[in-house]
Amino acid sequence: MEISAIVEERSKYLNLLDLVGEEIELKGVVFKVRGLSGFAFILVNAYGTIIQTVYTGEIGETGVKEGCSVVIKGKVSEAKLKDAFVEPKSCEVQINEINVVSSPKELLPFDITKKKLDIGNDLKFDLRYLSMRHPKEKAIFRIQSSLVQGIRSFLIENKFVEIRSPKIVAEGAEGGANIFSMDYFGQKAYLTQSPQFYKEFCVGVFDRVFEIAPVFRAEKHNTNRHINEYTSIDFEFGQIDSFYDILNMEAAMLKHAFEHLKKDVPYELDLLQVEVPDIKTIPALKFWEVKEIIKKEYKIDPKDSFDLAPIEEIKISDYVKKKYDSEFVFITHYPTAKRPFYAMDDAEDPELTVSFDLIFRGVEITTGGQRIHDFDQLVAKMSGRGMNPADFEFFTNAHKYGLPPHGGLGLGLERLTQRLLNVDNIKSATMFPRDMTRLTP
RNA sequence: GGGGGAGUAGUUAAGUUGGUUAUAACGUCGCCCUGUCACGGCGAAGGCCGCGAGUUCGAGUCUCGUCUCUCCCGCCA
Repeated sequence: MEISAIVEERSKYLNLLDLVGEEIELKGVVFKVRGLSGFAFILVNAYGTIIQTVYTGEIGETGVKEGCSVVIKGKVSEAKLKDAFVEPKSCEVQINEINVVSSPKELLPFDITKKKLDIGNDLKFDLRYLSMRHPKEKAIFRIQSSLVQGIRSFLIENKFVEIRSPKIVAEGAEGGANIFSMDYFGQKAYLTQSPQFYKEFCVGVFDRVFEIAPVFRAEKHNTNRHINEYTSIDFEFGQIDSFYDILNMEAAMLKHAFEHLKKDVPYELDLLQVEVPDIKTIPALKFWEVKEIIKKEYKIDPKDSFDLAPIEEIKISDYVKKKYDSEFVFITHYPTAKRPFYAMDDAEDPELTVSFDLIFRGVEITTGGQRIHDFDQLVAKMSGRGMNPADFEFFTNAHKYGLPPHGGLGLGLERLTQRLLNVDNIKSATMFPRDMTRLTP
């Protein structure tokens, strides 16, 4: 066979619906065997879905059991199936021949064929590569993949260039104690907290850039919305007229991604009963306005006057849902005290920055804003904070030699997935989560 | 960094004021069932009750220590 022919052969993806009445060969893994008298239903994981096949004869004699890889020859026939995990439901395969090509030494320690995967988180993550075989677990990551694809295609269509910045760095973008340090051939190095500096460098090159990559936070947190390594969806673009350009870009990106999801993974969305938000406009409220609303409407006295507590994020989400019928809300003009040095101050009030968070269903999923592009302004702000600009020369040089007015954001992929799918813990929206105690698998 | 909850068959859980043989469901194994779809029916196997010490005639149960998990708060995406 010619190489090109092999490539074509391997890339063929079977669509059963088009093959009713035809003889086919099916390669897959046995998901579930339901034996009856004289015949059996064998559900087979193949072509990214679970297909029902019917074996006539004594199934015990074939050696077929759950977890076996099998090659089936049979005829596609019409059927009316009700199994939630089986797709398509309108046809099945009548087996003429079944051969076992690989068979597991032991059965799984838990049942992945039940409607609910009924195991604790510890076991779920210890044997993540097995627990993910459950159709509902699998659906989470099928959807996440599609979500990333939707976001990436939007950005590419809008002329953003995908970049790859280093994850081993000499300085953190955000400073503080929440950075992992490591020895780098005798030098002190860190795992990146954010690709911020690199995005800004590249704005000076490509004007519009994005990156979808891991970032690391050494915070010793133990909550349902924190992990120590997560995927940051970052974009940054230049020639902005105002920081509202950034909000609009994100809203358009999410709208595009959600529409992509609905087309791409309807079965998975249905299986997990996901309500995909219909984004029209996302309301934007100023930070101090939000504080006022929460105080007035919900009688909660703010503890921290420069940031929103999680309870306040939940309450403002609730307010916006009722008043504007939106599951998202932008909160803008955060106090300068709570934002990093590269954040642009508000021209009308230097106590505030032209920055924002995006809250989705009660959880902060994005932080972004306009950045300082002027060298003198940047150096002055750094000095004002007791930082030594000389330590950040590798960064400030980009500004010295000129950058356009620009801004961007970082979006937590796992948090977006968690809120979209209404999953209780962020770890459940992470394939191989890293928390304070987990380093494997 | 602070606070709560929990560790009992392969898995998920129940287990009363300490008391004789530690329950159930699912899974597994055996037998039965020709259209299941969370298939069904009958039967069986399966336990150092997280680990270590203590109190007691007697501990899954009470006490202390220890390890692990889980949730909440702070911080953040």
